[in-house]
Amino acid sequence: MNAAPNLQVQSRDDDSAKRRQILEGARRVFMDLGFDGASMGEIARAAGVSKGTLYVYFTDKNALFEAIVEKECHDHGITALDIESKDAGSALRQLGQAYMEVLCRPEGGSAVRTVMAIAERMPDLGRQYYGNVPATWFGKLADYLRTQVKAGHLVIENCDLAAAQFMLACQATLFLPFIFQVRPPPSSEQIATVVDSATRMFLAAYRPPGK
Amino acid sequence: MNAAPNLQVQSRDDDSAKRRQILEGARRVFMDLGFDGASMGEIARAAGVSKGTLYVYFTDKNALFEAIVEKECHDHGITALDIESKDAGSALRQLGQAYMEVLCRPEGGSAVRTVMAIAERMPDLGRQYYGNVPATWFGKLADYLRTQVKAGHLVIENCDLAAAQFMLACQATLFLPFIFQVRPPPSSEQIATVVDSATRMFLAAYRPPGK
Amino acid sequence: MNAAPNLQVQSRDDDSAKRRQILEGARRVFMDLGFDGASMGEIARAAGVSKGTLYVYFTDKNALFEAIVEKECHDHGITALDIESKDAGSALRQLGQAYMEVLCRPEGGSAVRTVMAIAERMPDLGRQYYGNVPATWFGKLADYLRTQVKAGHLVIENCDLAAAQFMLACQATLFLPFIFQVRPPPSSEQIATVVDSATRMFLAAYRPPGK
Amino acid sequence: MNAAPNLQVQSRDDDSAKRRQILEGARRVFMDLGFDGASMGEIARAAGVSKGTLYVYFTDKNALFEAIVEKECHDHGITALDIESKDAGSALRQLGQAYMEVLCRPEGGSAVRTVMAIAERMPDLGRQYYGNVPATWFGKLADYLRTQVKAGHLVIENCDLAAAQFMLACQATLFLPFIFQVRPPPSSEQIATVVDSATRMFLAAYRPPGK
DNA sequence: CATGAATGAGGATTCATTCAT
DNA sequence: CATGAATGAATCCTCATTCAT
Repeated sequence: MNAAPNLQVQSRDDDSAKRRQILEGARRVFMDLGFDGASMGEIARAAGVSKGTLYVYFTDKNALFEAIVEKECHDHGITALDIESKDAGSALRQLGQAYMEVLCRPEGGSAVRTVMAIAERMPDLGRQYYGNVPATWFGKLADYLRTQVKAGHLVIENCDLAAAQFMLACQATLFLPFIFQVRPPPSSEQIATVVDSATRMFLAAYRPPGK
Repeated sequence: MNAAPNLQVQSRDDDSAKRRQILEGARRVFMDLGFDGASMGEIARAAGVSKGTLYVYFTDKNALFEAIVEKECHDHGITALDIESKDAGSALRQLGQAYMEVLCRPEGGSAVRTVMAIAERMPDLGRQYYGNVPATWFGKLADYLRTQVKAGHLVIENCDLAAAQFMLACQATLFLPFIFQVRPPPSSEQIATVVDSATRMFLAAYRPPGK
Repeated sequence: MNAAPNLQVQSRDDDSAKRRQILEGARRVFMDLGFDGASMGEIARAAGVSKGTLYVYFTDKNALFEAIVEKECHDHGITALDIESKDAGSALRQLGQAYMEVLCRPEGGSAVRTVMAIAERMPDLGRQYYGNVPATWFGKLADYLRTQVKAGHLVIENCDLAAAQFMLACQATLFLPFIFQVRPPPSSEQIATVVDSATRMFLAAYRPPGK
Repeated sequence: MNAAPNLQVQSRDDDSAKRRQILEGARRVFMDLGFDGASMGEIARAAGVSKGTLYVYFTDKNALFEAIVEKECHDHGITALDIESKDAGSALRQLGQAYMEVLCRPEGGSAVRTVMAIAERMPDLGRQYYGNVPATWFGKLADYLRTQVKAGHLVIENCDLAAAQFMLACQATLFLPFIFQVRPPPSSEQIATVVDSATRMFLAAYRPPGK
């Protein structure tokens, strides 16, 4: 996807190998331990660089954390999904599955948890994450629902509300046990089952009587 | 539980008073700042006792935190709600409203956030909270749904799943903006609106055809 | 002199034994090594306390340094000297001697040097020291000179200027070699000789012709 | 001076150019911030070279600082002043003025302050500066005074002492307020006034009675 | 039991110095 | 020769914990 030519030099500003290496190491540590629990020493070790090097690329712990969150925002934002042309059942299933896969991504630590945890002390980060992750998914679905309503395939008063209802219903029995460490991250199959149930409930509720 | 006579004078009541005082102060600080962000000094100040006294009642910071979480588990666990005899609409509305009021309780800090944040490092606490708070609410609803299904008022395959769907649908547009500091805690009226919508969706989906 | 009753408790605010102990140790280190050269660890060792204890009594390194300078200001400010009733020769000799003894006090490090060194970065401290130490000595002499002029014993246009001229002439060959580590602190006898010469020069210049 | 063509081969001249460039940048930083306060990074930036280059020309921070002080010693040493043939009044005024201009040179930072500050930890530097700066000025005046005494124009017992008295009297109300950041560097006019007063005092004291 | 002074290990950050390019 | 990325020791400061009173 990234078709950037990337000729020229690779300045340290944005894209050096070392910078990525640090971000990768830091992500793991921050997501596992939280902002306060993560120490710069641990991060340096995880990234395979010296403590001093961290400060060559990021002015301080906050800046490094912000960079991580920004990256997560980008990575977890809505992916290019072509649902517009699909029927409601397929569209809902596809969106729900994709969203849940992102939320429960098992690759070490959870961004939702980490950002949620710090949101009281760093409200800007909380807002940024919310705006870039849940809001984009919910918004995409709301838009889709509006076209379906216009086309007469669904009957919904408040599409934003309905979109949120569906997305949250997709979490059902999976997300909380995962986030509270009661169960390991759900498999794609488990997600599929729960998403399917949410889809059926949603359509049963919002499909026009005759259909 | 602890029926030990606790010789000497210093009856348990005296202990308990101070203990409660500490717990109260510590709760605020922990919920506002998180486990790592809270310092024992701050807690002592908030509780109005000396730092040393903290260690008379709790062996260390972890133990104090655990006691707080335990208390929150108890306080936020399901309250005595008599829904068994009610019709589905009333029961769902009442449960949904009560659950959301607990989740979004504005009185300083959020327990969900705080426990979720630490769950990776203290899985036992995460499990305990999950088991005592969401699981009891979801379970209560699941039980109710089962009776309704038996009575023929509802048609549901998996009542545990359906219960979770409903409870999460009640969060819809309210919980995430609150927890990510995008919006202040929702009012009871806002909650009522969203819960009402979830209730109607749920019943539309799970009520038997003829009804 | 300090007639304060000092009953009551000795709060940590101003006068505890530990605070004095820290100030004493810190004075040596700061005066020997300068503000930047002195480390809190070294200070703690010199004071015989732990690093943490330093921060119980002083909020940070700056505050500790300021306290030291303040103390030096007080200790080096003009001492109670009764010169008003004396003839010019005695008065000048006594003041000059006392001032030089303060400036060249050999007890480890020099406050003048240390404060002068930091004055560019902490102008307030520089001003405070100047106002409390040299300015008070110079001012005391200027006042005395004015009474002598009024009494007709001296003829001076600008007494502030003349006072400074005398005080600095007293340094002559002693202060710079001392401060630049060319020679050890001068003895009282050496000071007396140089002060005597300054006195004779001063009087030869400012005594009215006939006398 | 440097008329070398500066082609290719990197002759010493090229080195010297860069070396001078470094010294110039380092001087400003050292004099503004002091030895400890100055960082090699800041110096590199001020000199417009890379940090690594610093170490090509100077083995370490100490060596660079020593080179700076040496240069200051040279620059602030007595300038070629032809006072031998002049009358005492002119000679004193000219010397006093020139010395004070050097001491209070406002072009960023003060060498006296910086060297004085470090003299306890680097006594050699202190001695070097003292020997090259104040001592040369004082010495030059002492020599001059001796010729005047021989010629019968002045009556002075100890010419070294008298020279120091005069030079310090020239500082009077100007130097300390400047060095302690109480007042900005004095203007040439202010210096002239104070030097004039010192000259008159000095001559009034040391001119033979009849004259 | 209650206190708060004292501790020292640990964390974030800076900076002189090195070295591969 | 010139560079600047990388290092790790050292610094300031915080905080959980202990202990004498």
